[in-house]
Amino acid sequence: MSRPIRVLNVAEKPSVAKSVATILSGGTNFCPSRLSHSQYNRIFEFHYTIRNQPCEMLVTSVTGHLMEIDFDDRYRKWNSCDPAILYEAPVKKFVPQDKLNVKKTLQDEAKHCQWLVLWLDCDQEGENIAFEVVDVCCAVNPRLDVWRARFSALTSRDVYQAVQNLVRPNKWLADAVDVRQESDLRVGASFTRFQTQLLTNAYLINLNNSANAHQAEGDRNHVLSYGPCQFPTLGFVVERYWEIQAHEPEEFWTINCSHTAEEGTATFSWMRGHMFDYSCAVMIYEMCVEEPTATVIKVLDQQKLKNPPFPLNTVELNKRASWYFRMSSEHTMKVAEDLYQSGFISYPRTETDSFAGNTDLHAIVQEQQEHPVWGSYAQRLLDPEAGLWKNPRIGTHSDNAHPPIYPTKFSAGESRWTQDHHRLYELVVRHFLACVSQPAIGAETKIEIDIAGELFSVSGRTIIAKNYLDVYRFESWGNSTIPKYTFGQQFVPTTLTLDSGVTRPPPLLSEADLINCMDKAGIGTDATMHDHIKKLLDRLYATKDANTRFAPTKLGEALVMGYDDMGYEELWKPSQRSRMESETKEVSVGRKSKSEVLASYLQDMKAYFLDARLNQVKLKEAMDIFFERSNRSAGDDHRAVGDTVRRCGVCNDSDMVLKRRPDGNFMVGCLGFPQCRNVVWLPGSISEATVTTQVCNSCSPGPVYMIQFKFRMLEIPPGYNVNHLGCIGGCDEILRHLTEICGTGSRNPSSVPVSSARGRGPRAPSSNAQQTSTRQGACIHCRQTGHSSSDCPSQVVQPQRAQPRRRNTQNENAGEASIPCTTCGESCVLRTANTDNNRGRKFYSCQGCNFFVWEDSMNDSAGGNTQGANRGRLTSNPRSSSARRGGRGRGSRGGRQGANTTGATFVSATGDPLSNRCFSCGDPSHFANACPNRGR
DNA sequence: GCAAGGTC
Repeated sequence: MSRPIRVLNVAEKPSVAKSVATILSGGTNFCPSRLSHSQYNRIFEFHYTIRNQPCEMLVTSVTGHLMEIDFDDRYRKWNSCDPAILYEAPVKKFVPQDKLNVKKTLQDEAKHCQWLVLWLDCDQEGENIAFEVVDVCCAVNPRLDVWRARFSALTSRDVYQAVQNLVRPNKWLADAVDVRQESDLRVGASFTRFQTQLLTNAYLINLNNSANAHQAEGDRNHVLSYGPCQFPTLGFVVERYWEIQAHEPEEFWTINCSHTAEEGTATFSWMRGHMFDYSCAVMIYEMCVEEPTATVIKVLDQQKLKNPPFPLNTVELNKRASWYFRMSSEHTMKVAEDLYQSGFISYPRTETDSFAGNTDLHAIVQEQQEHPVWGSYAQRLLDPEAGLWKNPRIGTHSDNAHPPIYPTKFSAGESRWTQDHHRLYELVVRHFLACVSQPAIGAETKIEIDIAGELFSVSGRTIIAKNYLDVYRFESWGNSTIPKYTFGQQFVPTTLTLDSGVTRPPPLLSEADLINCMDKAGIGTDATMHDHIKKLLDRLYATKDANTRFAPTKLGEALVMGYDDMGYEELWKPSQRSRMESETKEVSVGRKSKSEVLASYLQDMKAYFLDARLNQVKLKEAMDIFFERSNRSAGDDHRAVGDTVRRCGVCNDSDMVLKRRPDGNFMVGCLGFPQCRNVVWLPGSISEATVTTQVCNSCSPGPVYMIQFKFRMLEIPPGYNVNHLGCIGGCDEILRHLTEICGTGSRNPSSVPVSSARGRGPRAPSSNAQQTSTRQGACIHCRQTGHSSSDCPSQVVQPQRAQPRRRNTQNENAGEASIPCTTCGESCVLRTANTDNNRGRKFYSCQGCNFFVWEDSMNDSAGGNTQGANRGRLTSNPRSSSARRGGRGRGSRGGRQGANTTGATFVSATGDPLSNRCFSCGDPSHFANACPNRGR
């Protein structure tokens, strides 16, 4: 036996370190440990043998990522550079301040170890963290032998197997995360700075109408963030909202039939579903009414099972907490984290929805036997004679690191728990108990009948055994009894009605819907989805109503609309995120290198960025629809970003950039304005100026990029060239002379290039423009002489505030009147339908919810619900007295022979009896089924 | 003042 070696084991989180140490130290619940430099990460110590090598094991942990990525300091201030530069600016990975104690622990221990074993979670992120740990540890001990333990669950078997089969860490997996991190940072920071600087001060972003009442205008903390996850999430919300806006209600017709017998009532549905053609529906209906005898043509009895849910993972936990308790995902995760920290439930951030084969499921159930409410169910589960037990279903998701969420400790409720703690613990327990239960069993009967050739059906269900539904009170499976029918049986329906309804738009996305969309599109992870949703609310991009349904704010809609109008769905739909997913997958399996994927992705994203900036007018146009312009915008033009000329020598913090001022004159100013007021005023005779890539050889500190100038010939003395490649660093005599001769665009005529410009007092206010133009005798708008700026024919007119754009342009032709919505209180706007069936018909459509009502039905009923709007409901009661006596209600048949076999009464919902005439052509001499126009 | 991903 060789000498023991010291092994430093590092897990991703304290709980895993504890589990690994507990298992490897002998499986008892006690493993000696000591404190480290960081509060949460203890160090466990014990002896163990790895492949015949005696080891002194030290097991400790990090807390997630040890390092962060950010730009070099030079680029971190928002005004330090053109955001486009962020696609190439150097980035660095470093241990942030709040993790330095973890780093110190690792380094202190690593110095005295021979091996480093990495117990990070077995996914891409875990592998990336592993390399962060390696970097930190090898910096103080380069001789460390580095190993990776791979486990798929924290069970004894997996841990033993992992420690005896150590492998080397996989750089490809870690590289995949590097790609994601770097691209997210560059794209997020560049777009965020761009749209924030472009829009926040330019508009009065007043969102007082939103749930998050907030006056964003002038609020420097109001960042208009952009992120590769938050924008697609916002996109889902906006897209659904637009779908609702664009929905055009369409009236449809359906025939319903009911039959009441001694055992109850069966309500049959028309197997055609519904028809949009009124005439056709009436024709069929009339045929049914005339020969209403129903014949049973199918009786289908079958047993149906309703399966219990899959084991619970994070996405399901969030969806179900939202459905059952209307808890936000953010709050759900907070409460779940608290329950986890206090040991009541397992790790709540998991993708896994199946239990490892060796999980002791019975032991988990046993713990719950004492519970006053569901304890008896747990006892039944454990009783073999009850036959209630069934092994859980096997889901298709796994994060290879954590089990599904299950109760880890019994509790009948703790005194410090809030109502939501109780609810969530109950959900986790009941869900687990349901998972190990038999499915519910029901007997279903499906009946089909034939009336005059038309088919109708009804289903009834009797629950034979509730099984898991006994404990899983959140789900139901209704009993619906129907009378008994036999094949060939005939009966006359109790009612036979032709009912109308209108199509409804889909509802706004609920939180559960949104999580579903994100899950399907791969936006975010189980641990971050709730953060992205919360970010939409925090950034005032969306609001959430009491029913947990999300609507975009004006700001959220405008931003998405702006990018959409540019033709860039890629910037607000999930496609680019999906691309990133597949590209990082390629990196993780070694098919592509980190650098090639990053280069290609960032090249494309930079192209989007530059184009978006070029088309920024689209963003502004979208904002114009919803917001007033701020008069601060003009004064804010000094922030307009130009091309970098040199680093500012005064503040040493930001770039000096070439800019054209509103008066047409050029200057080179520091982006650190107003903190730094360094500026170089350029001659007023310049008509064009462009920064080149050529660097001045004489001026320092460099680089100082040279500028290609073009002067107005009539404004410079003879002998000077109109084209001049100049330098503002101080070496350019021509530029100095022209500045002295022609003056500058500044109020201070003494300002000349170079150091004399430094450290001047406050920069000229906006009245500069007027003064400059006065001096030159030209209008500040068009720079022509002969009129003053106030008389300028080309003066820019502030755009009028437009009405929010609605996508349902087909129905846009009304909107002149409105009534308050009885559902949500918003206003309902009067519109005119353009559909074939209802062209010209007016309806009120709510701007805030789905409420809809036909104007002409408003006096008929107090309703106006979107469902089954109450127009023209035709009823027929074949068993009515008039039916029995062969009459057709009021009035005579007008000579119609032989057709009136049923004598049904047709009454509209408005109470007007319909005349005895053809529904198709109006002729009283026949019914529609005998109409000569039939079939045309 | 910016992203998204870990985790406490």
